[in-house]
Amino acid sequence: MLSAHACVECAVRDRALCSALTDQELATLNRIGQRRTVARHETLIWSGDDSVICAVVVDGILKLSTSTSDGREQTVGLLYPADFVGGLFADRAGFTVSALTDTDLCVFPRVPFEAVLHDHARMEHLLLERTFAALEEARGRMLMLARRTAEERVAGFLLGMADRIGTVGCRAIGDGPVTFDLPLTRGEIAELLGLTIETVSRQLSRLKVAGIIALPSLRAVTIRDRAALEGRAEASA
Amino acid sequence: MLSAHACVECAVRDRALCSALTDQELATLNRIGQRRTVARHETLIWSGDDSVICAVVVDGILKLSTSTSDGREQTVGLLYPADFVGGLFADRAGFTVSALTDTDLCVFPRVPFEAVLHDHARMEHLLLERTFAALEEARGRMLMLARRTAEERVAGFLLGMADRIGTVGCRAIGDGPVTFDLPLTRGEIAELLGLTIETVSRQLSRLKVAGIIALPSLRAVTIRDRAALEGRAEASA
DNA sequence: CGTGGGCTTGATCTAGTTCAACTAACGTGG
DNA sequence: CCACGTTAGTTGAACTAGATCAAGCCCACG
Repeated sequence: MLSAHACVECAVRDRALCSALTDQELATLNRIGQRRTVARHETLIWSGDDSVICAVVVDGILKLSTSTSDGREQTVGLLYPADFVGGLFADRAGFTVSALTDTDLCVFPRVPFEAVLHDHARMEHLLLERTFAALEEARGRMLMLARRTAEERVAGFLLGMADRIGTVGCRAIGDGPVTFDLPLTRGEIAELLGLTIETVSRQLSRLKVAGIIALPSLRAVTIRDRAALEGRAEASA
Repeated sequence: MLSAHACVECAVRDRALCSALTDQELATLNRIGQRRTVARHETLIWSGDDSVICAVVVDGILKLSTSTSDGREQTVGLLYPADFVGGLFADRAGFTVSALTDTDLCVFPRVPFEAVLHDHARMEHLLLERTFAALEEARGRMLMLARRTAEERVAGFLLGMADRIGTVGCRAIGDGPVTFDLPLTRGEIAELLGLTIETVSRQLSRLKVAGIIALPSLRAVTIRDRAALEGRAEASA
């Protein structure tokens, strides 16, 4: 069980599902919830297992993935702070959830969580909104996987990452170079973009040679020319 | 507005969202809903337009699609009777919705529909369940688009279609040959599977030559050896 | 009959994979 | 503090699944 104060100082208190609840109501959730840390590379939920838990990301990044029976793997989504984790209303987990970085979560047993949801229409409504957004995102990813070239995928990925995490020190907008550390290895990027490690590496090299990005260290990326990168991401007609 | 009797004889009354409502409550929806037919190839919603309507499929099949700025297209989902159509809580439509077959719909103006939803928790709950299912389906499709071979995609597609529409006269299970008409052209199949027309055609020919399927007419397919087709759909390790 | 859309089939091309070597960074224990 | 093994990343050469380009085919419909 969570301590009564846990949520007051929670980083995502006002962005996650729980923002639908008053401090009073939150007590109900606290009674069934548990704080937990998942270390990088650890797996929280295995695809095919009984769906016994769900969670909310407090800090860190998770990946959602599936694979074919002969082991080809694909990451089907990333989960960031305030995102909801897990399936509801189904007895088996459809996807594997594992940590890309050390991640803090609020974990709930699924069935009791569904009950809380049932009793709090506003929370259920918020979850519906988020699920719609996730569906839209997934469908956009389908276009990427089916029709975009390797260059477009890598460029688009960098832009997305820059928007997500490159703005922490927020160099505002404009074209000033932005630097950030990728939370994913080349292999993880490849799995997300539906490519191979080699192709991701080659595309990054090409962008570097073209002067559009710099790669100051293995994990860091500097976007030197955002407009050009946008051009590569959407290699227009 | 719909006639008071419209729903009583509705084919999807007990499977669609409205199954969450009593006949009484349905009156509210009827007041804002309209029956409408969309002819094959007609488009109900254009991606990027204001999101003014949503709908429930009563009969027929719709496709959901997007495209890149230079015109590469991808179908991201099919909608069957009882499925919910359209986005909610967003002002612009994210995808184009068009008819693969002549389709009957119950169309609602979006904002009033959201209001009804808001007042009927059970209906909102049902929509949440369906949206979760749609999300899971979309993610499965991502694996297909990113990692499956052309043969696996076509074989899997035929199996899915057979389950959907080949079971109308229901030859039960077993391996008796099943015949059905594809509601999609080769081009539409290609757009759905992330392939080209030629590749789809060639894969169908290969399956025919292998004796796994027959193609009695342009649109009809006979599955002669389901087990073999399943083998091709999941070309294991 | 002829015309056109949907389909098939063949020949060629290419983006991205695969296989293979090599290099850079990192941490561990001597 | 440095050798050393390990893991992540890069780069090159060869290969291939599927795309692209290009005829033809087949039936439906005027």
